[in-house]
Amino acid sequence: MTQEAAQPPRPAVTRKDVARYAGVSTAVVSYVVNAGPKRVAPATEARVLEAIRLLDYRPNAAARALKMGTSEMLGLIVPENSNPYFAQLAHAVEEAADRRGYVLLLANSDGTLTKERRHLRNLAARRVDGVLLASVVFDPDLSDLGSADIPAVLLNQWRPAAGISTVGVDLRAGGRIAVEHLVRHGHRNIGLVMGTTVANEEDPREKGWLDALGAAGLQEGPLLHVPFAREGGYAAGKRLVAGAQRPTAVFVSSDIQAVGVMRALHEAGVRVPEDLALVSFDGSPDAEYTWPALTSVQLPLAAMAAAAVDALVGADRAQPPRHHEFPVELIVRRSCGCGG
Amino acid sequence: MTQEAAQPPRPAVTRKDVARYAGVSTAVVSYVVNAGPKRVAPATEARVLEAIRLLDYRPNAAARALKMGTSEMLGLIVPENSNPYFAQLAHAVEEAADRRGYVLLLANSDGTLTKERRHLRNLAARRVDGVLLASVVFDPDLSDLGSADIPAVLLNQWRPAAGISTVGVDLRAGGRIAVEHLVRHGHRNIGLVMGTTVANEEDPREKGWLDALGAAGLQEGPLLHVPFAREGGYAAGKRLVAGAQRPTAVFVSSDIQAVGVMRALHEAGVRVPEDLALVSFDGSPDAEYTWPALTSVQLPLAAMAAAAVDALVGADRAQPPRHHEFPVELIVRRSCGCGG
DNA sequence: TTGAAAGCGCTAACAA
DNA sequence: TTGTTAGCGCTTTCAA
Repeated sequence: MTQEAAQPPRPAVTRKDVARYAGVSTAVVSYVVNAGPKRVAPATEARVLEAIRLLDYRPNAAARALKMGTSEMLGLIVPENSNPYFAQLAHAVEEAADRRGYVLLLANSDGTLTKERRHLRNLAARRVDGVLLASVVFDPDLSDLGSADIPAVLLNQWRPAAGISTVGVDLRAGGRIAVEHLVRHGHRNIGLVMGTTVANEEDPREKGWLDALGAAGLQEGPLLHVPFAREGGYAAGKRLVAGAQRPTAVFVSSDIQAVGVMRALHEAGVRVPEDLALVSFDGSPDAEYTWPALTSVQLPLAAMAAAAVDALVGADRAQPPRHHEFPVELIVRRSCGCGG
Repeated sequence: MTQEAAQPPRPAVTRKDVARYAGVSTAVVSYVVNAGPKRVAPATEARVLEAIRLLDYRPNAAARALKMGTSEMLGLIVPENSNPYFAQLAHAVEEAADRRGYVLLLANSDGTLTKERRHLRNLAARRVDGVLLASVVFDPDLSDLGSADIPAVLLNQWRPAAGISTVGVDLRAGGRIAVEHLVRHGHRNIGLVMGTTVANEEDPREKGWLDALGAAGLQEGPLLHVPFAREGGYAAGKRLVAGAQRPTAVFVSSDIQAVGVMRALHEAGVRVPEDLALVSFDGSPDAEYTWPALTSVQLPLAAMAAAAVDALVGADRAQPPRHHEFPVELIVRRSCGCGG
């Protein structure tokens, strides 16, 4: 506000300016900036460093990217970063990428295939060095990346996919251990609140639920399909409460949905876990702070993110694509009937 | 798994290939790709388009960035994207950026100044076209951006800052209306659970609390400073419960902390709102799904994000920096004592 | 140990 | 309406 005139946009200082100032060639500046590929005499190096400092020189990443054919950027596409699960995942990925010197381009598909494809194209055009994709479908079209020779890894996958690395957990086993725990609490009527996907593919957690039920010789409890969102869980909870033969326990396919279910239960005066026990899936921090706290199947997100990034730009890069499966762990809290 | 040999990394197709294929010059390809700056005969254009399609040509963004001196990227630095508030903010920013054709580089400072500065440097080197910063301090050092001529806007600011655009709400007014509401419910002993910042700056919400108390002729209730996190709120809640003269109402500086406070209250058997009324701040989706639902001061995040992006790359770009202040709105739910 | 120079893919001024 | 070409800032080969 004090100065009236906009300062003239002085041209950025380039490696050439530094070279001139230090009295060396531009090549030498490169050598010291990149610590190679040639050695530089200590005295010369000192001069260059000093020039860099004085001129406040900053290498132009775009020029480097053009020359090298690599951008030091990774793209991440998630359905919705404000879903706590994906928020946590994004954080883990950002951290893993950062550790390797990569920066993260974040894009939301908002659960639509259209946006997902648009972002895929966009990332391809920007020549990111790899893409991490939590797709809305099981078998996304990656041709845009392929024709640009950009490696990708599918997040949130529960089984191998052809020609591409995948990272995920054994959802079926996860569902099974959740329901087994409920069985062990003595429940005989165990329902399932399951998320829906765009392509309407089957979710292995449903199989896991069936597995545990079958093993215990139990009949199938009510099965509700609702979106992966608080609202979805809330709707499911209301239907559960209103239903004729209400189950005594329910397995919910995500923490966020469980939060919605609980709200409906609270509103209806149904006590958790006394009247209705709950186990959910994700193990997000939120689960610890609901009332009562949610028993949940936890995913090792940090490890998964690190594996995904490594598959793209780590030592594994050269390896043929493979499926990385991670173990899940049941975090026992109050909603299942355990504890005080 | 089926093919043994890695396919030879065929060189990417460039504008030159397209030109050759279409039998035109590279300039013409540019003209059609960018729809200008020169006109191209319809027939020629069709040939070029066809060539682009056939060769699956994708312009190299790095080359364009180098030539144009603009990257079509915006950087966003937040303390922690998995905090629901920042997750939502990030989503809003991504959307606003996307609408203008910009892609978003996301970075977490994890609440530390060190990381914040590192990311600032990094973004500067990458020549992003603008930076949105939710800093951990009031007066961040933006010199790295300045020397690269990169505009920035400060998110989460409650007052103008010198030489830079800021976006935020009137925190003091927000705190005031929250507490006034509690006063209207008849409370005489109203506490405050306030977040802490790195630099230990005063938070206007505290002033707002004082304002409302003063206007009602009330004494200050207990004041607790804890981190902006569930855990912080939880700790505060426990102290509140254990304290000698427990307040009958508390204003909490963020939803996430309020979630922690509620957990402590539930554990202690203190009923909300009967024994202790709560009003918090942020108006995040989480607030609607706590039990009871949180009355909260809501921020218009989408509008704020759009304003921030506009200040960077919209029509406002040329304008001198200014403070963009947005209105807050008290969303009344159950935790304050309202409703059924 | 240092330097000269080619060239990454693109844009746009200038020429035709 | 189309083509030629310089040059954005960088890396690195090759020569000195």
